[in-house]
Amino acid sequence: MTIRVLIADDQELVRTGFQMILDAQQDIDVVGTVANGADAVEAARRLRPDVCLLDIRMPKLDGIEVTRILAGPGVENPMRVVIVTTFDLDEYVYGALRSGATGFLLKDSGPTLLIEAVRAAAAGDALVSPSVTVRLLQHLAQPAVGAVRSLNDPLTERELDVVRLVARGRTNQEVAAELFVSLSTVKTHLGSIQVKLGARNRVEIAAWAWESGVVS
Amino acid sequence: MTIRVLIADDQELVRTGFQMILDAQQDIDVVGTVANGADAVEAARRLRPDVCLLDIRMPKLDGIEVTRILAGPGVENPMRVVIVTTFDLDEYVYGALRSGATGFLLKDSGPTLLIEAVRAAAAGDALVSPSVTVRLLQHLAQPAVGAVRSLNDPLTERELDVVRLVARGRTNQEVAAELFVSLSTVKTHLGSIQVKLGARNRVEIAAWAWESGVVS
DNA sequence: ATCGCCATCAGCCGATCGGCCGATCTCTCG
DNA sequence: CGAGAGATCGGCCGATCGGCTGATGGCGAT
Repeated sequence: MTIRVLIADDQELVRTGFQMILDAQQDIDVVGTVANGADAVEAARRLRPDVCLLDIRMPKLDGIEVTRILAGPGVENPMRVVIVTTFDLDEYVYGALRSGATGFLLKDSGPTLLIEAVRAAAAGDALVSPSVTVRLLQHLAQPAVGAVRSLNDPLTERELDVVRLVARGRTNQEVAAELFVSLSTVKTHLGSIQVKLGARNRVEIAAWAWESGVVS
Repeated sequence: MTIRVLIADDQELVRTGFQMILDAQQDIDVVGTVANGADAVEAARRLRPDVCLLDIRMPKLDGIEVTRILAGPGVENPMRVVIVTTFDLDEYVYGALRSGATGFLLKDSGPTLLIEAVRAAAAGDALVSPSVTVRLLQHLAQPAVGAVRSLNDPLTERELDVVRLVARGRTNQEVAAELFVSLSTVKTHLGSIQVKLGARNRVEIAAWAWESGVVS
């Protein structure tokens, strides 16, 4: 049972390179190559490959749009999509994975990982480039405790109480009421928090709280 | 520059198997093998390998404990740790990654991924078994697209631009500047956003954005 | 071509926030 | 005991935000 693969990339060199790498595997068969997003959608629907390799940067439709169309939420018979890109910007990663991609590869990953990513996708699994994974894990892995301690001037327990409420959208009045203190106290705490975090306003405090996992 | 690896596993067959696979690579050198967690800690400190391959199930100290000791938060000179296990239970994964592991492999992953995981770890990256990754991504993937559409009155593209900037702590002035519109326009958008989301202030907008994955 | 949606802009005003000064009380640590 | 840190409170004031009302132009659908 060979894995049928569609390659979509606007650079000819990349297309042929990938094709040579993949066709050299006995269990993988490249059934089509296209150079833009619109063709990718059409070819994917016609050829029904097991795995689609999509570049992010493509004319007409970018890889993320194509992913949404072929594998996004609400699509019946979603296809397996592996995103391949030169850029590892975070928004690409999240956008791709949220759109339904089951793989995310940087072009500098080497042929081995390309092959493994295709096999994983065909099996319904997902392989993500190690250099990207390490950042994904940081978001997921070491919440709260680490973030609070990593400040050169850590927040006190009471300040954390304030942070958590602010991050959920409470006004100073509401925070005061919920913590049974006066408005002044809340403002004092907020002042210290801003200094410690280097935040310019309460929304930056909230953003820090969400990013660091202090709230979730 | 060869990658120096320490293998810790209580099963002799696994140890020798891994050793054969890794030693066959020119760039990888197995510098030690141990059969329990306590020895792993000792050997890691003495040999200072570039990468430690740790089984989860080991006598004395399990792999996660060892990871915490060698690479956990607050450890200076943390080591690179790849967890290897037969079981892919979620608690193991989260426990391992939270403890500082930079890789998570199932024993059925095949030699290729083992080698790539070691190389990735040595480079400071992280490789996670595809079958595990796919579940990690499901935690990450769902929201966003869904969240925006699940509103009975969805946000427009422009409103999303505003949301994203607000969620990162920008003031209205700054949002206006970054989007090349006037302050009035930003305020108008914010008004509509608040109505649509049922938010009472900008921090609740930000909280929604973080929760739903519109920003991350 | 008229209607509705979207994006754009303006001004006004009260509420909230952010920055600044100050203060008292408690607790811990040396 | 004295020093320092943390939590508590008050007042003042300018900046920002939130709510309102209203207006213009583009663009697609009926």
